[in-house]
Amino acid sequence: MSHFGRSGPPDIRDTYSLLVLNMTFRTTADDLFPLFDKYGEVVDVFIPRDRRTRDSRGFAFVRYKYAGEAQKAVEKLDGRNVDGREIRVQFAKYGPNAERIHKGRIVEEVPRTRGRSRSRSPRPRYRDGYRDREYKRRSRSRSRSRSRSRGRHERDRYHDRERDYRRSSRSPSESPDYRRRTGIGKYDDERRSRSRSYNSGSPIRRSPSPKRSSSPHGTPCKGSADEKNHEPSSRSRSVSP
DNA sequence: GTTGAGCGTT
Repeated sequence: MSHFGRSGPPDIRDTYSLLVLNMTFRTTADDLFPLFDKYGEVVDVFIPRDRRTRDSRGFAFVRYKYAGEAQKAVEKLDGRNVDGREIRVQFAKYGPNAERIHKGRIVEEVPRTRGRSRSRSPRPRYRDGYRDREYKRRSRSRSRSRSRSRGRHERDRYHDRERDYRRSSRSPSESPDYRRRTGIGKYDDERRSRSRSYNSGSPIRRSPSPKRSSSPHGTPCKGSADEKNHEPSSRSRSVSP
C-alpha cells in the first residue's frame, strides 16, 4: 500500500517531514518509499493529489522517525534522479494545520496574528493557493502566473461546471410561473427583464470594461438602445427560455 | 498526451 492504509494524518508529533519537490507527476508514494526507506525509518509517505482529478501535484511528503535519518536522506536523495527527473528533497516548513515546523519537526502550533508576529517579519506567505483559488475561484487578483496549464484547466473546468450548475438549477423565485402566480406586479417583471438584459449570456459575469457597463446618462450601449427599441410587453412574455 | 513553483491527507 502506498498510503500505509491511513486515511488522515497519522502522527506528526514526533516525526520529521520532508518535502520532495521537482518530481514527476507520475511518481507515486510507492516509488519514493524504497528510496527514502533506505536511509532511515520512513513513517509515512504522502503525495498531495488533486481533489477532482486525483492526479499527483508533483511533490510529496516523506516523514521520518528521526531527524538524523531525515537529514541523511535530504543530503543523499536531494538531486537523485527519479523516473527521469531530479527530485528536490528538503525539510518541510509548514504542516497541514499550519503548524510551524522546524527541520520537519513541529515546534509550535499555528501562532495567531499577534505576539510572535511582531517579532518576526511579516513574510508574504505565498499560499496563493490551491485551495483558495478553488473555493474562491478568483481569476482576477491572481496575476501570479505560475502555472499555465494547471491553472487554466482548473479555471475552465470550474467555470463550465458552475455554468452548468447554475443553468440546470433554478430557484422558484426566479421562475416566471412563480412570479406570475405570486402576483408580483408586471413592473417588476419589466425590471427583471431589464436585469436579465444586463446579464444576458453570462449570469455572473460583469462587464470588464467600465465605460460600457456604466452608462448612466448618455452613450447608451447597444443593448440598452436595442432594448428600448423593442417592446417591453413582448419582452415580458418572452422571458421564458 | 500537456504542466514545474511550491508546503500536506477521510
